[in-house]
Amino acid sequence: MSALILIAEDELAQAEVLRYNLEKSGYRVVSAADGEEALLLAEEGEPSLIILDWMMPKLSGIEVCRRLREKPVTRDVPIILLTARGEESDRVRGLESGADDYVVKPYSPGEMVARVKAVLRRSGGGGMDDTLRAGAILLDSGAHKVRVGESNVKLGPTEFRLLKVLMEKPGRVFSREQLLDKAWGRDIYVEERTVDVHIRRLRKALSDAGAGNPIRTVRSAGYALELEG
Amino acid sequence: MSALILIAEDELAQAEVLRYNLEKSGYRVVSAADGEEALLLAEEGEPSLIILDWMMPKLSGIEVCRRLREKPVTRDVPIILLTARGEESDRVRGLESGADDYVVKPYSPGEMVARVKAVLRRSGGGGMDDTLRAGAILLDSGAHKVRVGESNVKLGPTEFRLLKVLMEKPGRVFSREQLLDKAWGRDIYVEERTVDVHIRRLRKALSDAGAGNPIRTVRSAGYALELEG
DNA sequence: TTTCGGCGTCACAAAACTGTAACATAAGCG
DNA sequence: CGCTTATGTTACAGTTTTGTGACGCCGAAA
Repeated sequence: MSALILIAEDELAQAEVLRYNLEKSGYRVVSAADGEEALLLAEEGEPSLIILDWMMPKLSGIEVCRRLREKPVTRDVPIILLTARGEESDRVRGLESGADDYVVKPYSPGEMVARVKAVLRRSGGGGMDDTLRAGAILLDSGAHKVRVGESNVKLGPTEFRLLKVLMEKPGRVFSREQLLDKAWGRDIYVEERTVDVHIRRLRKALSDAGAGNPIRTVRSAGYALELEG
Repeated sequence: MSALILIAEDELAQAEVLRYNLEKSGYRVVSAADGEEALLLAEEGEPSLIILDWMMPKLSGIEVCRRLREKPVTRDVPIILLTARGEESDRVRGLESGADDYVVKPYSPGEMVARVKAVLRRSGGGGMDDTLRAGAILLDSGAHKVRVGESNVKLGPTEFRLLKVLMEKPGRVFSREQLLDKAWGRDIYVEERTVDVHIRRLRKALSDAGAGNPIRTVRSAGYALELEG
């Protein structure tokens, strides 16, 4: 969904403030309390960005930074170094050890979020991933593609939107009116029965692709995507 | 050979100090004395990085920054904003206007060189080897060349930018509007259908060169480069 | 100045998609 | 069961969207 950000900061209060502000801006956050944990989480979680405190137990931020740059897996992950010192020699040392940016405490949340955005934008989008899943069905909004297992499903625009609506709340029953509203548009006039026809086309396409019939009819109520598995 | 850096700074003394230090570090430097000249040189010289003073005659640094971000040619060039102000609101404004980094005067030459290095490194090695690949297609931004297997593909400037946009996010569907925005420019007016024609020309060129037809049409949505496997 | 390559627009052709009606089935319900 | 209502299916004709070739314009190069 959104970019994952690793915070490595030993002062819990600081870490929580950061987490709060970043999550408010729509990022996912994991945090580490010392250098070793940071290295571990960086390799396992594959974050889109790492915020590193300079002073940390076990491994200093700058040392973590250096090691992250050594491993191929983490080499390209942007790093923001975070420190209480303001000495220029430190700033230079930080940037030369491979950090992408350098923020001096105290900083405001607004500035940090702006820096995060700027760095992420540079590194290429920050991991947008708008793909929905329900059972064996994968719907990729960005690519406008639907897959069932290995095979692609060929859908018209309306069927695509319809399936997307259903997949956003799997299991929930949508009335024809609701479906028209969400998949066609608010102030457009079409017969309610038209929904039936598109449901039929959608069912056929999914069935042809190997998914069974994941769309349940609820008599006198509407349709729902069966949430299986 | 080495990266070209554009310095936009109206105070000549400052500009010369910068130039001296950057050239000592092996970069090539051109400088502009005001905002308009900066825009001009940025478009013509295609620098690898731009250092922009906030306060400049004719066009402010932040305005130049905004305009640079509008044109496809200069959109991806990293920008370091340079200013005497230290207010946080300014820093945020600078970063959000599309700058990649923000340096407050007075700064030391050492710090500036470190920042330049950091920004260049994350923008992909100073514009040396930013070559995109998708399937059998190779696009070399630096050389403005596209290859398919062994044969070169002959493309007009517009088709080149179009392909580049598509290759930056393979598989993703771009609407005609987005394509116009990214390959033509933000505030330019052309018919949306013009995109179709250029897609056609691009398809023909790629096809002639031996790539099949890697561009997928997504009805009522746009086009996408097929990420083949 | 002429030439030439590239670009944007148009008009028409070709596909793809859509909504609706009509008929066929299936599900409640006394 | 027979009747009523809701849903499944199919065919089709109209619309919308996209493909394509041609044309004129314009600026750069010759």
